Amino acid sequence: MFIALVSLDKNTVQWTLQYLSREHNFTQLELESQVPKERGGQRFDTHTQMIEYATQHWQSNLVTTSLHSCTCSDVDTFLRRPFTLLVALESSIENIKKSLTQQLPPSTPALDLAAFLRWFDGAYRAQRDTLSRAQLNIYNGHETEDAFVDVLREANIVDEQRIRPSWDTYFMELADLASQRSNCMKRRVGAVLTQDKRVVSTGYNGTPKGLLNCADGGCKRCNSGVEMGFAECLCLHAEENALLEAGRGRIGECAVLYCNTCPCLGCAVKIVQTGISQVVYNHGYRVDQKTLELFRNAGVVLRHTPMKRRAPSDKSTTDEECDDSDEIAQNQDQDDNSSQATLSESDLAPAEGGGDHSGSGIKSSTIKTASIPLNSPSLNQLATSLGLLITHSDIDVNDVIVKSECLPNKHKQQHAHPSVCHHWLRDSAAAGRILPIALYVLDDYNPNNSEDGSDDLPPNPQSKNACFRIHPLNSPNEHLVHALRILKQDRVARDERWNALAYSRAAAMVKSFPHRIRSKDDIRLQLSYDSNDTVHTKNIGEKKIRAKIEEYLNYGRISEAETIQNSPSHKLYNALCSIQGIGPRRAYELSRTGASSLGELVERGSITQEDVTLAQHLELGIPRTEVSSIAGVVMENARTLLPHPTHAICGGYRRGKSESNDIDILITHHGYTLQQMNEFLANLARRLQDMGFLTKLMRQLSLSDGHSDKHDYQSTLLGVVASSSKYGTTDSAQVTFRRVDIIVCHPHSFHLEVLAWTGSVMYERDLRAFVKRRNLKLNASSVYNEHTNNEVDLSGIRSERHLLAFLHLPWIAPENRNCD
DNA sequence: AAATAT
DNA sequence: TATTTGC
DNA sequence: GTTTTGC
DNA sequence: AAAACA
Repeated sequence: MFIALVSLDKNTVQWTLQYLSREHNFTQLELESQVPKERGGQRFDTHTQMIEYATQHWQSNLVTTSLHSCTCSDVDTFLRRPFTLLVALESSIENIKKSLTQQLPPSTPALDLAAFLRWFDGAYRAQRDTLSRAQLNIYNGHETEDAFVDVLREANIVDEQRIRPSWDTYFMELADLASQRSNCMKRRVGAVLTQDKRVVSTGYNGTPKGLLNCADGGCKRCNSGVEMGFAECLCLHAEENALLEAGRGRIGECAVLYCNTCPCLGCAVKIVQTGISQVVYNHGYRVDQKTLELFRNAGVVLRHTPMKRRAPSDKSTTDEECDDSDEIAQNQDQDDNSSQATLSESDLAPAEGGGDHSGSGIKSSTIKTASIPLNSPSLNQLATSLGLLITHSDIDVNDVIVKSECLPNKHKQQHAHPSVCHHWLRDSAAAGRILPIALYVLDDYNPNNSEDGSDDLPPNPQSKNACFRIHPLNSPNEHLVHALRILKQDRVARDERWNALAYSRAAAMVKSFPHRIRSKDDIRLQLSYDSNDTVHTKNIGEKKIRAKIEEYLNYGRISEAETIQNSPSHKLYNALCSIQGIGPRRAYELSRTGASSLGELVERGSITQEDVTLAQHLELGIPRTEVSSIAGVVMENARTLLPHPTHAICGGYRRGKSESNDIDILITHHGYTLQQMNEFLANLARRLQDMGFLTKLMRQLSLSDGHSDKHDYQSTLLGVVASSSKYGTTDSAQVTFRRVDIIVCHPHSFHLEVLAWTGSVMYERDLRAFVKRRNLKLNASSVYNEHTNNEVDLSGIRSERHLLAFLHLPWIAPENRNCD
């Protein structure tokens, strides 16, 4: 690339030149007449010669300062070339004056203000034209070179995007341009519909053809100051216009709709219906979450692309909020490349909530995320290679942890709290990359009133760990997930534990995909918003599971899974596994004894009919209403033994399943010891058994015989209850046996227990794997430091959400923890 | 981790 | 000592 | 090529 | 079976 620097401040120019040559290996090209000979670099007699030279060597990094004094046509010649960038270095008046003073020979008398102003006026007038055409403005308000170099790094001058925009940026700018034609009084919105990287149609919002334009009073709703509903609005949305303009016939398989504002729900349903496969937006809108959910269910990919290039008019605003009125959720709108050195919260938080003080959700906490290049070898290595170490005054390093898949093991102990350079974070956040690594900084977290589901952290869709991803109940890739699970079961049966784990992980990864996977590229899309990035999905290896998935994409099935599923021994195996007391090992052996059915095994005496019948009962799903009514019976009895207990129904019920496999009830009580809770559980068990509700205890509850003061009680009760829609009648035909787990715990560990008993397995597993990186061991009832063996005091934890924040984990709503 | 089966 | 069980 | 993969 | 590590 060929950069021309224009500025009134010679010092700033000099610092920039040194920075470019030092950190980006730039060569300086200058006119013979203008620059003192002792400086390095190439010399030319005319601009034309210089540009010719640059054209031949356009792939190297070249810079010149000799454009400031040239004519308009010279600047035009320069800008016409596709590898050039005009950078205006603005500077404080103070700096400019200092530069000028330093240039004057020592003998000259001190520069008075009037003389300086005269000089400034002339110099500014001469450069105004050129300055105004700059594609990038960088402002130097600093006195020292070091401080300004920080600004330069943040500005990321060498960003190729500025010279040649990516497809996303290209179409998004077209959408922005379309929005300029908007005639709606409420908001400018533009959309561009593309197919195979070609524009199919464009649209902007406003009243329909033939009606008075909204801006001329055509729409009462938009023009009146009073709040009126959408129903009275006559304006067509930009997305609708783009779709109408294209017509259904021209919307094919891979159509992508670029919207400068995230579509509203009304548009979203139309987008789904027209078969558009991807929607890319720039600005957030108030219904982002709902739109996302809708698209997720419909298999439409929704991506966010913060604009890397800005329209010239926006360029100079730095720290000002792009206040787009109250309606826009302040999303990642701040992507201004030429801003101050201060790291504002919005810079670090590409998703909603984060650091803004919008009043909803968490007030006193800031959770910041930032990204690191996908291919970064390791955090410290990269930081070191850039010579950037690494703290930022706004961030207390001890509060920063980097959830790094990339940190090698040996670094774990040395750098339990690695910190990162803020330039790097800023650049990545500004580039809107999707993140292999997220950084969360937690100030005082106040979880009060945060149980309302207003999520603060963006999940990380491509994290290796399930506890950072979203796993909704229903995946658009349910068939693929199912096939992978069959393979997993098979590996479990063969006692290939780790292979089974690998399939579980792959299935969870697929399950977390927000869109239907149709091709190999769809798997990549999940990884990176920049389609040039060919990074593969975590947990899906190159060799085996990827091949299986590709087979599925090509033929709609995985032959091995099909074979397994159809084999009679597998069916028997599955049936055996569902019997209480028979696990994978024994089930595998029994299924290979030549028996063809459970009945046959009963006849042989290998299993009892009783067990089989019970298994059949327990296999039936339990509707939510029945789960809560059974929990109601349990709690009703609990209250007679324990005044005002605290309880939670966990398991699949809490994860939102419409039918649960069992009922998990967690009970605690403030001020009670664990021992007291355990005694209570024993009493509760007895009571429930006596009344005939609890018909079978699957784990024996040992009761204290008085003389032993050891822990003779257990905290968990696994049992079977007889449930019927009209409980209490003697009509046994209506009774279905249900599995119920009752767990009691110490009040301090209640939220940890809730977390543990809510699952899913994969979520728990990765949760523990993650906290282990910080030498924390986590189980259902306690957290302790592996090295010091000190238990972490959880008595101050006020909610599950608070606990997750405390563990530096993002809040994933229980409904999105369905990883298995 | 803890109970249960071998 | 091996297996099963829970999330 | 070896080790780790949840408690 | 996959990823991290040696």
